[in-house]
Amino acid sequence: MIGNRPFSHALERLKRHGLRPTRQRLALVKLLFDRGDRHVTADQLQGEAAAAGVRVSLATIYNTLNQFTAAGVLREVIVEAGRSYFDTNTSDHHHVLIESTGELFDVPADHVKLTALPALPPGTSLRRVDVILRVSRQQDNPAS
Amino acid sequence: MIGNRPFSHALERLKRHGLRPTRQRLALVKLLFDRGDRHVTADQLQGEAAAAGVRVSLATIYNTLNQFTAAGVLREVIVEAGRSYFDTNTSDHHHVLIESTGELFDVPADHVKLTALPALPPGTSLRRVDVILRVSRQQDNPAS
DNA sequence: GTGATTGCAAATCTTTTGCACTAAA
DNA sequence: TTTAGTGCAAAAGATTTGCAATCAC
Repeated sequence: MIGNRPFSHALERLKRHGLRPTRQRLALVKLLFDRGDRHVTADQLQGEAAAAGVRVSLATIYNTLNQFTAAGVLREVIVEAGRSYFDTNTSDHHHVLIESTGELFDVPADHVKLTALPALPPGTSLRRVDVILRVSRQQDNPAS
Repeated sequence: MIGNRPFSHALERLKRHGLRPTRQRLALVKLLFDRGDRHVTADQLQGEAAAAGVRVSLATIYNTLNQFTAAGVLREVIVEAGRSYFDTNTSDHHHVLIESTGELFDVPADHVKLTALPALPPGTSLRRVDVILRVSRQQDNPAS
């Protein structure tokens, strides 16, 4: 029952958000969501589309990623200076970043216990708490 | 006794890190460190330099910010997609980001209690834990 | 002097945008 | 048809780099 219905799955996901199921969007949705939780950059996603034989322009990739992020279907993760990651896991969770490679891993929310938070600036409300564990491969030289 | 020795302060800080005290670097160090903890972008810092009557090219601003970050005198804070902040506070602490304005505030390390952390990926060691509280001004409309 | 530092302009990289063309409803 | 979506190429921003001129030692 579960799995093996990639087409209807992708189609439903688009319709649910009022997006026309075009050839490009269907392909991107499949690439994004048929493989479990992932973190992709626009560039990576275009590479995967090309590898899958789907021609999609970078502009459309960006448009789609932004539309999905606005709709709450993707989540943008900002951990590196010049580049945005898009996370297919939109539930409450955190991240481990391997600094030398840029690899990102999810950390389930309940694996991090935040038992105290500071007072917020007056007139503001909390939207989200991001915890990022920056790690290096053990043999890495910080100065290299 | 404290304060009012901006020149020697800046000079010492440069010498300590083996950087020649050029006119530009002395001016930037003063702008950065004579005013308590701050978060600046390269662009902002150039604006301040200009306002102070010091002509420094953007390339030199970037070079200096990067040299200082490498030396551990500044810390790079990555919380927004296209832009890097440089933090004069290099001690263990976290941040509040007001999403609508890009304003950053320090959160002392002891105002956040992390009582549990996940297992790290095999072969990695923890470099730093960043906690970012993303807040909005209360009247902000998330969809606007 | 000699090597480090600077500034400019050009280059790079990621992301966005304008607009004519195409496809979905 | 009518409107949304796509792709291209150009534009926009932030940051880096090559190289000749300048400065610190």
